[in-house]
Amino acid sequence: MASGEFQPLQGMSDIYAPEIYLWRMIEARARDLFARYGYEELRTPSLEKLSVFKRSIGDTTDVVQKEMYAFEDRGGREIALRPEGTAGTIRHLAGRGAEGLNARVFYIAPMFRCERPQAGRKRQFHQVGVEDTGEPNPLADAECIALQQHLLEEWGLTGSNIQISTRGMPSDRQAVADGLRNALQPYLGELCDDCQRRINENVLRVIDCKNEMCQKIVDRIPSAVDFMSDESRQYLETVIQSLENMGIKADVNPKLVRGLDYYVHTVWEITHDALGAQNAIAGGGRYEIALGKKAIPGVGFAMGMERVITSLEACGITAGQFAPKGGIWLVSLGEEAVAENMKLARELRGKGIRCSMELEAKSMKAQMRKADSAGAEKVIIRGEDEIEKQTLTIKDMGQGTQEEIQLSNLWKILD
RNA sequence: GUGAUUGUAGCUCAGUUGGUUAGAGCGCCUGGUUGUGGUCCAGGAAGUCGCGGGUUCGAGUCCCGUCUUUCACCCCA
Repeated sequence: MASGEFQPLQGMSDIYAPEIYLWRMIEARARDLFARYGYEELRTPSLEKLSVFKRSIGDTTDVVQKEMYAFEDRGGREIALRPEGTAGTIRHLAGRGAEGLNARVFYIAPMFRCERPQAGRKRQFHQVGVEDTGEPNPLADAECIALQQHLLEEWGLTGSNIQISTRGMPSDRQAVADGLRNALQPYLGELCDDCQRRINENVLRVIDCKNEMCQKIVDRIPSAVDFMSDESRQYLETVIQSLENMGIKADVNPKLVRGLDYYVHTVWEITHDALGAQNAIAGGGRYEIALGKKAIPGVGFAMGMERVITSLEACGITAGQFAPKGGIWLVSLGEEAVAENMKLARELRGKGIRCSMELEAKSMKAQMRKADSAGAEKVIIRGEDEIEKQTLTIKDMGQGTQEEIQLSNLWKILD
């Protein structure tokens, strides 16, 4: 392991071969699928004004209060590294006026949260996410979940689980909070210490408390959804119907809580057993974000790429499967052959062929070993004989056979 | 931020109650006679023992601090 000077910051890591091949597969397939769903790529800056996050994610959320890399720049401006992708995306779309109210964008980008690292949690992590704005129809929520499900399929990920619920409309919030508090009142003394505090600060957190006793109590009282308006419940029902219609399985879980302030109506989460305590590979939901006068409605999701990778590995999908293979290795015997092969390599590469060679005139054995470990399909050998006769010896590494051909015939043979 | 945990060659790890020049496997490099890979054989290179203090005649082994790893809490993807 790299140490001292060579070590990246805590919770951050260098991503390199062979693992990088898995990343590239994930990105390539995501881009391809998003194009099929009519999403355009958006790249926003990693740094934003602090207010962008405070206003959208919520001033009092843990993400903003405890986890952000927020600081003053040299001009005394309050800025922060983005902890998630939605805020910046909406900041961008809001600036595009009417156009931003009818957009489908996706991003693949690093995010930053200054937390203690653990399984599936880094300080710099990466998300692939989408936002579909301006569409108030609950069917958009269902389509968004469908897209996400489709993406997991494209990646070859199995064993994941969708859980869906609703956060209701802003006008429901008070009724839900009051309803839950009243329902919990008779059990007050039995709740854990944390929940004693949560019941006043953030009742919803009592719902997903991991304490066994708290869970027993929560199971006895009505769910948050039961306190919502008919309209909110109908909205969720429509989304669920649509998912069923498309053949997508989703478990309704009224205990699901999403902490960011901007969520309204549908919220969901995709979990995978391979992950440990941080078992969500993706989260999503409908939101309303007001940075200016007008609130922008939208629906979107974000998937944690590191967690996707962990899950993929648990499915037996490895980076090695996506390593570049094949191509040609040029073996040169003697200085002159090296020079000739450098010219040839340039031509081959110009024709789109992957090829490599040793620049030092090492022994043939050494060069063949290199060719083999690089997984070359063919080896072209040139020594004094070949150069004099204007020929090449071309060897098929799979078959082990080789033949001598005229240099001028090379292109015919390669086609 | 709280509580645990880890750190020895590129990688995975040994290293006995503190005692000479710190080891193995894999990988890497070079060979096994004229220009041929995967197997085999031989040889070789490679380590600030995370870092900084301290205890000791002597520290990879003990103590303190620090950084990092992993795990959980909190929260999230």
